Amino acid sequence: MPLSLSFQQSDHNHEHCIERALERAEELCRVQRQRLTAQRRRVLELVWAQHKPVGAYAVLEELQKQGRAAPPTVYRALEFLQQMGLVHKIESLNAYVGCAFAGQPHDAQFLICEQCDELAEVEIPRLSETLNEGAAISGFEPRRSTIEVLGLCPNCLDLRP
Amino acid sequence: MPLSLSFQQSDHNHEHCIERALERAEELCRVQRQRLTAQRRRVLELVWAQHKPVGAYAVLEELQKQGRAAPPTVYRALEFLQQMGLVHKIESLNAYVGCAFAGQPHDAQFLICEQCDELAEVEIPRLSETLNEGAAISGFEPRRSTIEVLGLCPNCLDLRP
DNA sequence: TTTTGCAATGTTATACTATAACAATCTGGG
DNA sequence: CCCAGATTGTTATAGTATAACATTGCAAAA
Repeated sequence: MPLSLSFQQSDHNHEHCIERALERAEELCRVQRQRLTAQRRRVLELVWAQHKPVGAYAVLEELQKQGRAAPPTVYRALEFLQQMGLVHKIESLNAYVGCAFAGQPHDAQFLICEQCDELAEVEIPRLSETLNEGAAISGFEPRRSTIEVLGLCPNCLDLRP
Repeated sequence: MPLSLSFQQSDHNHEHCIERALERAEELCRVQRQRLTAQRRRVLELVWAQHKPVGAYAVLEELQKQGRAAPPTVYRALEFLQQMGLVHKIESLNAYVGCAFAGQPHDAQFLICEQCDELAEVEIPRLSETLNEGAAISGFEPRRSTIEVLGLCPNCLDLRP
């Protein structure tokens, strides 16, 4: 079960959501003999603070509230977390989000609301297959794909004029 | 017929390719009563110079070989060209490419070779439909999507060890 | 337990990408 | 011709990311 099932309801307990993400991260790093240091854990926590993409410099500002920190600190942590599959970069926003499917191999697919900035990581049925088959027609061998859909989320559609 | 049909063969006449893109641009701007000024035309030409994404500052350097130019000059031209649907931004590379389907409404889809940097704008059968239907399942209303696939192009696959 | 070597972090500087703000100039329609 | 809006010039600065090298921490080998 993914950590985030599409867009969240107002009754969504996000504290619990963050906790689960951190626990899962601990587990994954332990299994893969990688070190989820305090610094990395803190950055992951900050990225998970909202179901919205977070800029690296926003993370940095938070870190700086508890002591000194410089950009490389954040970018290194983010790089590690991306390599571990715990965080994704949203290319169209230059921002980062916690991965909803950590530990499960998958192609990242995002729905991003341009009204409220909320983001949902999804797995659209047959999308990866369609994409891979289509690429193969061109004789192309896909390795990594960026799929980011901008639009309006159900919550914002409901509130519309 | 698209200006670029998947990946190019070595016998591909790129001069001709650029010319067609410029002619099409002239036509589109004329019909839509927009001004394809010398500056904008030159930027479009530079973006089309290769079937690879080009950085804004690379374009700037070329412009500077023929007189002064500053970043806003390039970014304004690129913004205009994007709005006219003549150029796409490749989000995962912070770079720009000429649109292969100028004048035809479409969702942008790119195959990008990580070996040779060549890029093909494609229209993968049923991909947009699958994506839109999938988003609808989440109650999401898509407006614009970013689809960029990184991998190996047929040319580079042939040359592999 | 001490050593040791690599992993992680700190620190400073800088590269790269993009836009704000305002002045000057150009262009097409009245 | 004249004007209003569009385009371009110019300077400065915001925002994103990495290079390079010093220092510290940690865990396995001796």
